[in-house]
Amino acid sequence: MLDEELLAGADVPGMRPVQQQRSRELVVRLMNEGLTLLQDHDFDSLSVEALCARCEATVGSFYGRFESKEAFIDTLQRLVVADARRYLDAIYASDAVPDDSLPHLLAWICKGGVRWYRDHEGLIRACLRRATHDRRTWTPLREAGRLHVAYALPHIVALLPPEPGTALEERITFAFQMLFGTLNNMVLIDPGPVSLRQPAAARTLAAAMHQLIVLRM
Amino acid sequence: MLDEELLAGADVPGMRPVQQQRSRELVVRLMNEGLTLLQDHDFDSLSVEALCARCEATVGSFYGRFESKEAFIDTLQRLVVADARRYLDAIYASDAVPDDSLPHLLAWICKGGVRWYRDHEGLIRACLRRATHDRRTWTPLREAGRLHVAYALPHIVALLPPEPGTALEERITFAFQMLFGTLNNMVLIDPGPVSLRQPAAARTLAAAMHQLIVLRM
DNA sequence: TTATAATTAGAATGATAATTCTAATTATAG
DNA sequence: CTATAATTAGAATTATCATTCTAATTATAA
Repeated sequence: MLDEELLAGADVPGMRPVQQQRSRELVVRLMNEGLTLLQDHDFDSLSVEALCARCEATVGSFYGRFESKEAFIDTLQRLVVADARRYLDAIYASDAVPDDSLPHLLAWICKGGVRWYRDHEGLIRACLRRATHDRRTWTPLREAGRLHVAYALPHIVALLPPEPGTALEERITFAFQMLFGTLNNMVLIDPGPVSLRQPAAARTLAAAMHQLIVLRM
Repeated sequence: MLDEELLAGADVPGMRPVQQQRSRELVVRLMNEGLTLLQDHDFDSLSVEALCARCEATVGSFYGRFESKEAFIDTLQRLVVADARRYLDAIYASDAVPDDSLPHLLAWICKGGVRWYRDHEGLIRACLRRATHDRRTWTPLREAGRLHVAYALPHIVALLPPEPGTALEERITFAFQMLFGTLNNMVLIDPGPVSLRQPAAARTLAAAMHQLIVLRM
């Protein structure tokens, strides 16, 4: 759920800055209703008219705020990433991060990851469908993934015997690439055998991460 | 590259069966030009008019054959899966499958997989964008993945010490889930560190598969 | 309080593309 | 060879939505 606090820090091109309280509320409403609609729609089929109707607003007010539907979507994506960043900042600053064993740490990471994916399934699917393969174009998914790895990696490294060179870091980064790849694929086509909504999902993924990171002797 | 042979075996709802040679040729042309266009477009932005222009055909002839654009896309997807099946049938029936060691076999599997993804990148991206999460809806990606696992699994099992129950099979199937997830994600958002076009891609994936399948003692 | 900027409303416009229609033209079975 | 079914052409039709416009209405700073 996005809130006005996030909006305050946001300066997104394509959105005219809000000045009045009623506008601030409208933007927050548009964002949250947008997220709801994305549970059944992708960005293309998300109609501005339908969105405004749900918010009891009109297309006029929509375009008074956003340069285009495109700009609205960009804003929404950026706010969700800001929300994720706020969450990661808070949780990694707390003492919630397990530091007693690698399996515990990985279980905790995967559990959090799976929960985030479950909570943002609609948006994630829409972003995946819209994403260009081109690495120069920004997408919230790359950014959120990058963030997540940046936070987690030092904690993982700290629980393992040091290795010369960057081999360990490379293995960890690639393990995350496989993790997010698998999660994204669950959201998009859910190929099985493991599904996002299965209780065992996080556990299975954590075990896989462990296999990928710790070298066999 | 799709050909008339594939078309012969196909009976797709939404496509009126071809009777004359010129029609057969047109359908093959539409399919292959469609595949070409998908390198830069997804299914939505693939316009029937543009497609027909490239094939030196007209929209009239297009709709004479296909009930709708939807039906055309379905047909295209089914033909590509038929093509993949034909390829897998042939290669697994030959003596090309390594049976001397698991690393060799996995390297061979991943190399083939990466090549298929490179050759079909446009179509795969388009399918991923279109796919519904709903498992009841058919998508070529689930089907092709399922096929691939069905062919590969017995060969992998044969190279490992037997285990009681289905644990080994489950590990293998899940390793494939991660493999295809990672590949799909490369096609969609290419998050790095490893990319589909890097020479090391297949090797890295094969190493990961090995880690996932063989249990640490 | 009042001038001014911000906001709202919702009908009107425009653009894009899928789809249909009808009259030729062409292939093929008997 | 010829009747009939298949195919082609491309203009015309629809449908869907994003976007714009203009006249109220409302908030806010001085």
